[in-house]
Amino acid sequence: MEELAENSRYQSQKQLAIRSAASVFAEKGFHGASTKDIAERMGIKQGSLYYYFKSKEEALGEVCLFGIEDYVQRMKSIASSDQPFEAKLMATITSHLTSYRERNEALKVHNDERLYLPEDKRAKLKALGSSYRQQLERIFEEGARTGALRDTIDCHFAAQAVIGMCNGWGDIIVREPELDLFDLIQKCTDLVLNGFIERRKTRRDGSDAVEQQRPIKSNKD
Amino acid sequence: MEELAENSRYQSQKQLAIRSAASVFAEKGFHGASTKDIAERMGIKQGSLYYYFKSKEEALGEVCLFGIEDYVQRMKSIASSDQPFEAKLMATITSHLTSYRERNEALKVHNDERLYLPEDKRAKLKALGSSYRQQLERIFEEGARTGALRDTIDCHFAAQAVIGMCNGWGDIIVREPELDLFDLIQKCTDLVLNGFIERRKTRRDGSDAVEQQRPIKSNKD
DNA sequence: TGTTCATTCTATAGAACTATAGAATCTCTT
DNA sequence: AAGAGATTCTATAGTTCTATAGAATGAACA
Repeated sequence: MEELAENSRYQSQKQLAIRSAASVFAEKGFHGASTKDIAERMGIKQGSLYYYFKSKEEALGEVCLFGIEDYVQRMKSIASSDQPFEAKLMATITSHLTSYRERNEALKVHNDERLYLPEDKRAKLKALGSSYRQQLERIFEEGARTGALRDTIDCHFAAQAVIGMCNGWGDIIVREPELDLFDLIQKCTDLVLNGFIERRKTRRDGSDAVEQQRPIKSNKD
Repeated sequence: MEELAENSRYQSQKQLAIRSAASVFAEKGFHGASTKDIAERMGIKQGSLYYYFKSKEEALGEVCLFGIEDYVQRMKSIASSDQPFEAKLMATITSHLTSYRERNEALKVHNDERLYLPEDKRAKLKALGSSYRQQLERIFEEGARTGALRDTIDCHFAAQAVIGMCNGWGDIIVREPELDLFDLIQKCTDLVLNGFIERRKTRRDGSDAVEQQRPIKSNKD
């Protein structure tokens, strides 16, 4: 028997199965997708899919985990880095938005479909999501402590707002592959830091690297 | 025969059917919900539901329309009012967030499930959604023109960001009925206007009505 | 009270879908 | 080349669901 290599046939087919499931779930939703759809997308027959998943529900669980796990991992390394607040914020937004491109729709599936998992299968996802939010909250708390942010800020609100805004863009990113992520990241960061209001002086350090705004081109809704 | 009164039995039962469908679709998703679920929630048998809807898909269409139509209507009256920019922005956010409370989950269904409608049935929703976004864009354009906002602002980005953020909160509002909407509206408006960053002087007119921030209490995810 | 139309019910055809069992095929290793 | 184990296939039991047809009940009114 082959050693437990990461690239045994089983491992690579399993990975393909997860990505195929992510793609189909993202397109049709958990209940709208059939195991036949998933199997077809990965090039095998419906019954064979059960060699990789005990059930359709388990497939959803693995897709959600795949979608969120390294996204949380990246947050951990951002939060524990010693960058200043503004850099951490931009890194967070960058990480969040680029995940929608890289993770093959699995993060979107996590956001939209995870509630269809039974409570016990959702526990781990819940823990990961909470951990993400809490670390982002702590980044804001630190920002307020060091004077980068107003000290009246509600850090729970701030974290939820940033996550919500990024998820909103995530839907659009998945639907519009041509969208300029770099530009979007700049604008989101700028919004969270400065808002849209006119002001005399921009930043205490005088930098205005995040200040330009130009239209995003887009046709679809 | 009864005149076409708005409160004929048919009309009120139809309204109940739409609300029941909204509730079930919000909870289980379009494909996860069965016509039996919907009928049971409104207190009739599965087959009887077809007296009110030609198909399950048509039910989804009507729920989505119900969810979005007066929300767009309210935007129209906000946009055409002669309030200053900041008041319009807050009115928009207020209208958006309170819709999640009032419309009995139908707006959430519109957001999450409308893509499962066929192209032709989605056309009207698309037009309404675009109209909403465009009017919000024009509010931002006006704000930039009158000097309330930086004139470098990307109004398409701004509109999408506000809509996305409100939708993100919408998910939470639907799940957490005890959440303090008034507080949330203030904080969202403040974020969009001012961002989170520390600054010396807050607003040109010196007012700081939208400045306080206190924690939102919340237990669920 | 009997008639008419509106509303709801029962029953079911027909389709789709999940999950399992066991056979077939493929890929190593020896 | 044969054997062993891994992977995929075929076939299907059993369930659930949508939509329709026709019967039954309810409400308004002549």
